[in-house]
Amino acid sequence: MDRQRQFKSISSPDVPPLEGDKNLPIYRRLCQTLKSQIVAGTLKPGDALPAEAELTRLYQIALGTVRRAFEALADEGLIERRHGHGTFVRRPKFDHAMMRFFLFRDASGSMAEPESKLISRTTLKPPPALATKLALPADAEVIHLVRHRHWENARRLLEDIYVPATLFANLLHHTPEDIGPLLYPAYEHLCGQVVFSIEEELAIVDADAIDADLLGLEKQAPLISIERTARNAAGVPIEWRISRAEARRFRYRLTVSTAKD
Amino acid sequence: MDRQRQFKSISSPDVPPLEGDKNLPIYRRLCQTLKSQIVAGTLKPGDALPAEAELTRLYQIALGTVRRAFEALADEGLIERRHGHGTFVRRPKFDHAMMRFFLFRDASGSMAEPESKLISRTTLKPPPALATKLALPADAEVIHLVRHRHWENARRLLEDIYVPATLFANLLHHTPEDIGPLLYPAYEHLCGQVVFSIEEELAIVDADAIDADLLGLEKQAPLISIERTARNAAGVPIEWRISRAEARRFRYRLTVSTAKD
DNA sequence: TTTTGCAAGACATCTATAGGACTATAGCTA
DNA sequence: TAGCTATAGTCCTATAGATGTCTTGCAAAA
Repeated sequence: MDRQRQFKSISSPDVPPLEGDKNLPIYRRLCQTLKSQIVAGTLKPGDALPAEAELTRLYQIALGTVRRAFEALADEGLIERRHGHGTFVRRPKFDHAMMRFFLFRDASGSMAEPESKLISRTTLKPPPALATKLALPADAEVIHLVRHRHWENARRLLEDIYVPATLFANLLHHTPEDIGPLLYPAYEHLCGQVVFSIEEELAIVDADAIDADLLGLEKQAPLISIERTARNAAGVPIEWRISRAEARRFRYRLTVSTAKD
Repeated sequence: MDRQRQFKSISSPDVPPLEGDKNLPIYRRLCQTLKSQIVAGTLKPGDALPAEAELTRLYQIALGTVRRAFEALADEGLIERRHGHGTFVRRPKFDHAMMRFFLFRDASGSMAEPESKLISRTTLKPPPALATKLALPADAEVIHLVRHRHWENARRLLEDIYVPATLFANLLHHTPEDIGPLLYPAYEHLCGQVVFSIEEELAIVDADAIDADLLGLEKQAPLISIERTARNAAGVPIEWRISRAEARRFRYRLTVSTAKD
């Protein structure tokens, strides 16, 4: 009876078999299996995962093993556990990621949402350096977005954003109003792409004539340049951007623990 | 027999009782107990913790409970587990923490160790802002170190470092040679203080006349200013410093995952 | 209609046990 | 001496089950 149920469950189309090498720990294989479903979009942000007890039945493994897998995924930030309620795919929120870098001197004290202006959307064949950064073949196309952000009644931040055209074609088929002021939610809603982690490189550079003019600075004023690669949960790059702003407004706070060395 | 051993073990002077509220989870209380010993220095970096099985005997708890506590401490970075070998107090290494921020354009490609010059050591009563940053009472004293770092044959980094005088008195009683080029190892060896995490705030500022001169820049050249608070494993601040260097040499790479939001 | 109480479902903690796998070492063998 | 083997110590994986705690929703009571 038990065996029959086991066989039926595992072979059911909704229950993918455990991924990975047979002699890998079971909890790792389960981990990998669930992660794949999240990356593939079978499990979307907000979706509930099967209950712990359910998974013990589906895969005929012990509760502790399921819990180890869940704990690992929760540590990674892919899922969220709610006591007494369930386990859910987490929606990463980077809403104000870029804003971490700057001081907002708002008279009222509270930070006003910076205004977002989409200047242009074009498709192009990426130069080799860019194709490398997005891990794309040389003949792939990318979409190039130019965006300006304003706050305190002035243009403060210039952004050039590049995404693979195949994944993000929908960005060209919607109005800027549909896209809205925040890109990452738009990536998810319009293109089904979820940004999970970002890597940034900061440097101080001299403003060129164009940027200086746009930002209302003298030429060669110091700018903070922020290059960002954004990746999905599988670690595949899905966006590369370079942002520039007045260096003297730059301020960044970070914590370094030895945990991650 | 078993009970007798239990009683003997727990009441033995080497085995501190579990800390924390009785109705807290046992694994948390064990976690806290071990952490206290690490912070207090009863367990020093490199020391082996009691084996898992040993702790199950000492506290009469299950193996899984001990392992949960160990896993939590390992996640925090306080301990290090070595399969088949044991579990050890971790020595945090920040050796080149400051160097993360800069590009080293060394002709040979490899990074040369920057030279470290201790310019002065003085004791002073901290101004209120500094006392606050170090969480010290107003009447406490601090030691002020001035240090310059050189690389590529030039003075590149200016540092003002402040530590509580009571904890760090030994810094005044040793020669700069004893202290050596790296401060954090000296903190540990000479003063028994272990830096576990740091918090930094970066900003671009104009060089004042003195700094510009020391760094060989024109006045008001952009500098990167890095303010750092260093804390021990208990989260108590044990050092505050402010470092300045030429902004155009600044370059910093960081990764942001959504895990910690 | 509103509030209270209860039960079901789900995650959290803890115990107990049984092997498996890795590391270091002591002692043996060639 | 060099290399192998056995062994003890330690951490790692997995199982099974008992009990606690939290959330939700529904039904009964006010």
